[in-house]
Amino acid sequence: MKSEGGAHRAVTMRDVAQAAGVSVSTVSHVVNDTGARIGADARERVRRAIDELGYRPNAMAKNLVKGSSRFIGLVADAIASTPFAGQIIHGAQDEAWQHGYVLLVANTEGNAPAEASALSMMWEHKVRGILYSTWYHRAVDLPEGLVEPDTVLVNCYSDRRPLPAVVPNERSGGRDATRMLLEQGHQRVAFLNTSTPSPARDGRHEGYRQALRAAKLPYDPALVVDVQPDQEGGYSAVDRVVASGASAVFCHNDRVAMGLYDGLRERGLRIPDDLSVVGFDNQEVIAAHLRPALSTVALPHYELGRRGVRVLLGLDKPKGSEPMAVDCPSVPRSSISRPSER
Amino acid sequence: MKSEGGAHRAVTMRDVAQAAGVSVSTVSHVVNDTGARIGADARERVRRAIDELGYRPNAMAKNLVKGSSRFIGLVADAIASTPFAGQIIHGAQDEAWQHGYVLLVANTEGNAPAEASALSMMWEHKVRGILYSTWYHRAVDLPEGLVEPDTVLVNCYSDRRPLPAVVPNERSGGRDATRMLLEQGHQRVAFLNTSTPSPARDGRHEGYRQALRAAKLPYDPALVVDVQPDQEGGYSAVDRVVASGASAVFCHNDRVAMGLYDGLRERGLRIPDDLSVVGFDNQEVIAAHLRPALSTVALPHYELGRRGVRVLLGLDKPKGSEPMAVDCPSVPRSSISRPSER
DNA sequence: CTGAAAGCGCTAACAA
DNA sequence: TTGTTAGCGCTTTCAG
Repeated sequence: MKSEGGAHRAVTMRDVAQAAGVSVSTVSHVVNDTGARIGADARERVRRAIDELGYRPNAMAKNLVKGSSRFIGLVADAIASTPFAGQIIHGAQDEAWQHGYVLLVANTEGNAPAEASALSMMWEHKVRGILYSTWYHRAVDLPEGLVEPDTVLVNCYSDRRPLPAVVPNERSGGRDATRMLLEQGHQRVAFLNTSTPSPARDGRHEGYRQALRAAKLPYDPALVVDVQPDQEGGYSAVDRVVASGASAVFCHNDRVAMGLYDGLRERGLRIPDDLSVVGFDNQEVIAAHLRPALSTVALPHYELGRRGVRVLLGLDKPKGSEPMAVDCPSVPRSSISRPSER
Repeated sequence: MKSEGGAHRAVTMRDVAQAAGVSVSTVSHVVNDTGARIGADARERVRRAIDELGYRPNAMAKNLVKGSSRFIGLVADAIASTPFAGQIIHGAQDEAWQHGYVLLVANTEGNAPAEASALSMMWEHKVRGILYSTWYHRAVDLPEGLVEPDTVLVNCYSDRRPLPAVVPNERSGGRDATRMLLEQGHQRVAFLNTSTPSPARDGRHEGYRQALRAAKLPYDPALVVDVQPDQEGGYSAVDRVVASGASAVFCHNDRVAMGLYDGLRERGLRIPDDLSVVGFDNQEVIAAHLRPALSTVALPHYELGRRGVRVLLGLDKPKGSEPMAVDCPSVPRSSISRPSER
């Protein structure tokens, strides 16, 4: 008995109430399993009517009356530009879901008007709050007037506005990457840093120095060289690396490492026997499948998304006004060995 | 004059009406720019009141009364598991946005209960329709009873239910990949197909044969070998490829090609001089940055997402009951040359 | 041109 | 234990 003619009017609570011979409030109570004591018989009739009619609650009506929705907005400057940006969504989605929230996603491709309209449309939907995220760690400036209290920055931060933020801990990442090398006994560790100014550049560099200091090793500027942060950059730095006399290299990212692999191979140098290498980012497609598999340090995108909703929901609090820094886990694989005797 | 005490009650249309000295319906008219002729003065007063008070329409109330929302649901089995899955979201998002819709995203990680609850929660939010997408092209079976009319499958299809679907055209992709090789004059083209049964396996294989046939070349079973669809698979197939006497290889995907690169290099064989190679997928991180850069055929994820919402919105129609097949564009790079004289 | 009023589907007192 | 009722914020006839 599910026909009823063509008009596709949705089944409402009233219909259910009618069919079950009770009032809407009774239906509401059994649907929401509120404390109210409803007679077993009535409850049963309602249940039956519900799936007889295929009733489905109207979330919008519910939200309207409760004054709040179960939405969390996620606006990103580039969902797709980078393979792992998706992990931010993923992490945010999982955590949100766990607390009964759904993610409303908007991709603005860095376009200001699109961004403004995305933000405002999210607020119009009475989202619980907004996660504003970027695909690489950087400073951002949000459009004035579109920032309500519940905004948290993910993978970015604002110098001008005291917005809660969660970012990767570049420093400890750089430190751990370097440490992986040092622990194997390397004394001269080169650092192929990016030439592009960024929190990643500074943080990883600082981490590198920290690790050296902790190991009581001198910081030799000749060992750190700036390159374009991609395969090309790594490839073109081979000569300098070899010339530096380093026995190990910390690359600003996995792509640089990939380029370095190619260059080294062309010179007949073997990894890790002749040179140990560690990357950064843990870009799966690259790191896990290079030969030998690349040891690296992972950018915690999933965790970034997760923590983002946690601070949004007030479950976690960044201490002070500093961004919350999420650790970058080391991912040891096969590109590191003890320095060769010489 | 924006204070008003701590109580954070949102500004409603009534507040605006009051402040402007008009009725709510008047406000509604100016806000929505409906046809109604409203006096310039009144209109002006309303405008002013609106930004004086910082009024923002409540989308939920609006949707409630209109009976429909501007949401499109996207439920995916794995937003993140693969680097390019994100492109589906991206394409869907762009197209949806263009038509005034927002994307509601849920990731189910293939978990059935999660999936069911995602679907039902989307319908509860009165989404305009749902895009159900998978990260790799395959057949799916949706939970009974959770499929309303407006569901379209993206990157997957159902054998049991006649749901509109949009999938990549594996066949034409395989054909084009092979053709890139044939056009350079290769006569013996090996095919490293995946050993895993899938539409990709069958479709690309068929495309390979079609291309051969079109070029009046014989199909030699000795030239097609099944491998594990990743680096390992490509690496381990080198001997067989070399033994087959092929001058070119079509790899089931870019990762296989990447493994092949490694193996070939170890044997001192050069690409493309000794062997031309073409991949499939156009996985940026790999294809564009291998040395030499890998010629391949792109999986049209972005387009898949885009078309998905287009058919959902009735802008495009799959013809017949077959899934709509989206072409895979060729991406020529540097891994192909004419066969060496011999 | 503008306003009054009737809901949209649901929740939450408050009665009964 | 169950029903009545008053809205949530907005749109939309229909009168004035």
